[in-house]
Amino acid sequence: MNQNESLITSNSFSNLSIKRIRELLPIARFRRELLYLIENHQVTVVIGSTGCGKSTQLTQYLYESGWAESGKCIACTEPRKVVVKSLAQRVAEEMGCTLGEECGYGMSFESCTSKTTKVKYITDGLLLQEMFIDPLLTQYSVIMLDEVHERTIATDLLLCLLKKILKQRSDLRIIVASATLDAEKLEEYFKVDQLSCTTFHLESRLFPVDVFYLSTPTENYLENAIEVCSSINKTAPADDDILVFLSGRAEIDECVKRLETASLRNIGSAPQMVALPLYSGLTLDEQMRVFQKVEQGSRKVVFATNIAEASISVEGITYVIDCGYEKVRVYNPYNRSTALVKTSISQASADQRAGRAGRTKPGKCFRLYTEAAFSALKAKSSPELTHSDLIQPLLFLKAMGIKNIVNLSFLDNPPTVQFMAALEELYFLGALDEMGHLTRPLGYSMAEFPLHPRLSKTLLTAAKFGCVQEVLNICSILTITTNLFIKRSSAEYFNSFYKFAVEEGDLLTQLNAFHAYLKQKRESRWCSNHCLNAQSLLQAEQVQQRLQQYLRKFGVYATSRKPTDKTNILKCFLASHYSYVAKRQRNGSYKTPEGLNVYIDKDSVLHEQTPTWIMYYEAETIGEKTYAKVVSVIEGAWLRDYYDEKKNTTGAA
DNA sequence: GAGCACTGC
Repeated sequence: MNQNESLITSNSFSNLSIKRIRELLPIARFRRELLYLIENHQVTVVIGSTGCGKSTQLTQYLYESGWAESGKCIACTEPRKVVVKSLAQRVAEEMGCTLGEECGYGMSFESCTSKTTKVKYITDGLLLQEMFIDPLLTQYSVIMLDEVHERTIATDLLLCLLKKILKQRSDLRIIVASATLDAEKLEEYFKVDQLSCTTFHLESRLFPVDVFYLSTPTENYLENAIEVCSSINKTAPADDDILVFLSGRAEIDECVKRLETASLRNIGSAPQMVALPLYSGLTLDEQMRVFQKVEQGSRKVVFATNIAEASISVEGITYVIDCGYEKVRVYNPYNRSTALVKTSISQASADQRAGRAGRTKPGKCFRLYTEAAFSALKAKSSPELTHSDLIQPLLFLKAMGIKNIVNLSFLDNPPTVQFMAALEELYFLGALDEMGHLTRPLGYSMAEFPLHPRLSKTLLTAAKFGCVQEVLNICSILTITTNLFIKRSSAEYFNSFYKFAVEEGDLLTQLNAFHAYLKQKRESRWCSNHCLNAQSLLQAEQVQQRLQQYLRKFGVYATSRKPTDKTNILKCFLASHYSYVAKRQRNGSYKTPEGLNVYIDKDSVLHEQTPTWIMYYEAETIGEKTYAKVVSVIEGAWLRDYYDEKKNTTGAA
């Protein structure tokens, strides 16, 4: 895995000094001008594509010209951890310091900073979290938001809150760095609030990429993809690798198979093609295969999802083939379900994909759609905030003292119905009162937990039910995954699954597996033998330790009654998942209070059971049907008890 | 009664 600008490694320029390499970057010529603009404007928008040096150089320019004096620090945010770490390593090297001294980084579970740190790379999410301790972010003199075009929820929230902070801190400078984004929109966003803002365009140092389109639309782009691969293979030198963007796992597996067949037929006449899949569902080791060298005279063909668009950059790609589609997770606020929807990509995204071909020399991009179809694509992808569950972002904003959320200005405002759904649920959870004000201490504590508010509420009520340790463990699991088991063959899966299965359902089954893992002291062979995902289990354990620290901070101690009553654990979850219940219908489906029909997910221990009432953690729509995941059996009587209690407490108000 | 984009606190 490699990051954009760490592409310039000291190895490839070993005969040049670091100082000289820095001077050769396109951004170097504009050093004085950029510093002048930043000095004289509160916000500077810097537009420049991958490789222009903005992420590694701007921070150093600021440091060298004294912005980190008087105890302040220069921050640069990134949406992903790998990038935070590799940038910090690179810059520490350029600055000639040990990582963690003058240049350091911060991310969850792994921070590397000290009192002397002046340049700090940090995940956008962690910078938000720092606002609980220091709401005005006073330790920073300059904050650079990088990769703003990706429009992650955290970056959008930072834009929103930094605008407020700037009004109180005239000494603070913001740099908004983006590859593609209309600068006018950003300038307007800040200028509406009377903040001084300017834009600077940087040239890129990428190589040109020729783009080709289909002359007529295709019925089956998988077929086209294989054809294009074969025709490239006939003419191009064997070490020109191919990267194919597809929408998902099924398409990728299909193409890998087809290319292997096609390549076998080719023997003797053209280079052997080695098909490699790349998507996040693969284990880390499987993903790493795309970085291995293939045999001399063979050609690498990587079939990838969006993961190759920003997260993982495969080096040595000369040809990109782009199907024009991606899968997006879309939240439905009307019934609180999510769906994975296959949609056309944006023009910005198509260009980003094409750019993957021009990293080391001129490249070519074959788009498996017509030029007219490209023109019809929307210019930008829709920001994450506009199609996501807003419960957590909204609670965070409330905790930051934003009273009237609806009047808040985002770069793109989410639909009102999403706000209403989130407000309603936060009220139900007790994080907000009737007036929509944050409750204290409950609402504030819930916000501070690095968990979905539904889980933080469950955890904060667990003491009442005498099951803190169990709920803590379940929340840790759910933060990482909805299923700790790996599906190899279904026989193996179910064999292992049923060793841990309990009749109460998936929450307690997953908990059983986690407890067994903790007893085994992280034995990875044991995990594998039991079809358990070792990676997820380890991450869940880390989360558990972190959550434990938060609990201590709030004075909740992880004690449990012994033996713990399973019923209490489920009742504790029910108290915060009241809208996530469903009753069995005659046709075998289940109906939620909101009228949504759900079916029990195939991965569930309850898949072939028929309890009258179920509670679930999330609902996922696939095609025409919606499936309840992480399902537990509950009793109708619990719901009545719960409803009566709720009526007594809120009815008095 | 089916199929699983990608991050992050």
